[in-house]
Amino acid sequence: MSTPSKIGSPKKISESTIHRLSLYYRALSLLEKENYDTVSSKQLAKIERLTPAQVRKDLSFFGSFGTRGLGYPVNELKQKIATILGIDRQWRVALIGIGNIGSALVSYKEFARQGFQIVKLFDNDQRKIGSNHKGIIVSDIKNLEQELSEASIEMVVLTTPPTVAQYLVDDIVNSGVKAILNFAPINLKVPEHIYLRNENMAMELEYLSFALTNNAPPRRQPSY
Amino acid sequence: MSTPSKIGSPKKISESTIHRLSLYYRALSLLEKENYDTVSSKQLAKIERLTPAQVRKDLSFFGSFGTRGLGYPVNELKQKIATILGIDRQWRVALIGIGNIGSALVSYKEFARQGFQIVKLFDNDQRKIGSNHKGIIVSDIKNLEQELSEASIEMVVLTTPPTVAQYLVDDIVNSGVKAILNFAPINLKVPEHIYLRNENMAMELEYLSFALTNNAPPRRQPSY
DNA sequence: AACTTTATGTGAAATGCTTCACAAATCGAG
DNA sequence: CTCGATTTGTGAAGCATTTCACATAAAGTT
Repeated sequence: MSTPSKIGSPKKISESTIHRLSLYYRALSLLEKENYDTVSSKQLAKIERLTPAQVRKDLSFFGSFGTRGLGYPVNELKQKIATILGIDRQWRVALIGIGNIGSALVSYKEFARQGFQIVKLFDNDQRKIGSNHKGIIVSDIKNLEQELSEASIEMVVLTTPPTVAQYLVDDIVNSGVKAILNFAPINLKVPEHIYLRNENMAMELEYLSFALTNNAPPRRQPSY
Repeated sequence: MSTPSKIGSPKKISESTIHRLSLYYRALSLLEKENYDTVSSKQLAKIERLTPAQVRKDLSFFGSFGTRGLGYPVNELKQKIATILGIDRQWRVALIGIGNIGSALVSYKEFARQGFQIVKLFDNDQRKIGSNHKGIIVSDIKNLEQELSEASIEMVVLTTPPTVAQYLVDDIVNSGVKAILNFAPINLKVPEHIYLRNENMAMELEYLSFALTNNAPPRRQPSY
């Protein structure tokens, strides 16, 4: 009915809803490749193991994208979600810490696919500085602030050891970067206006360990 | 007061509570290293950016571990949480798909540190089969079911391309593996009795993209 | 030993998120 | 053009999680 005039959502949208938008986007990409024109909330829900009501409610926060009796137009909805998530553009990303995880992420296809373009690499190890990863030369972390700022980096992925991570925050923040994805298992202290998300790959294994150990209730949908 | 007789918890514990246990465990490890004897819910909350009430409520699901007026005993609480999470033991883990992410995870220290021991590697690429990663020889995926079962693997980490992942599920399940951590961006279909968790590293970047694009409300604590 | 301070453990209130259920809208068939 | 089938969009109900607030208890102090 009444479309919120701006897609940039005045109401508070839950974190789970945003995560599910990622899932819808993924599902729609799949459907698009299989030449579907429309999709119902029921189908979409099935693909991502959610409920139809959940799908409709999530989408309704951002507008009325469907047609009653028919469903949602695959192409158009995919594009709309891309706009909402802000992945209808390229983001300039720097990766700091070229260890195991770091080097893996340089070649991680899902990043590139959603518009996250890794354009700078940093490390503090002389043996790594100057080396070439997928066409990008590793810079010395000494010049972090200046190089981030000169390269107009908008987001940073932190894959350093936990002891190092906190020291880098000031330089990162001063460079003008507004968002940090932190892989170090530590709770970084950052200023209020910086967006920070943490990724801890051991945590999901720990959840599985808990489930196996305690015979947790059979199944539930993923957390989002 | 009344300690639930079994730590394996009869009540339903939320997913978020489990994730936060991982955080408490991490914080306690830190405090232990710094020779703290006791810690209050307030301190613990501060370290992981949660609220004291949250900490106390979470812990109270599993028993009464603290002393009024004093706080919680660091060592003992750490050990208790390890038992609850089932990480007070070694888990035998296999990793399938020796690409970028896969090879990085072989050396990922956080896994080893929490008792997740990667003891088998698999791939379908002849160039990788037989090669040595951190002392483990990569096996052919052809013999997946048998080798998983012979090695008494309890958990599997899936880092194959999405197109391959679903095909492997039958072999994995038939081998007796009960838990899967899936990195492929696809919703795997697995039998009811199998525990499945998904890890999608692009999703948190997408969240940051959303936040930057929509000037999402300044900050909130991590989802768990 | 009494008093003050600190901090847990937990019902109850408040808040937040998901599911329900149905009116409204569109489609397709006849 | 009407009717039956389908499916959205959304208030309201139902659940779940978080926060509040306080009784209770231990520790330290004088």
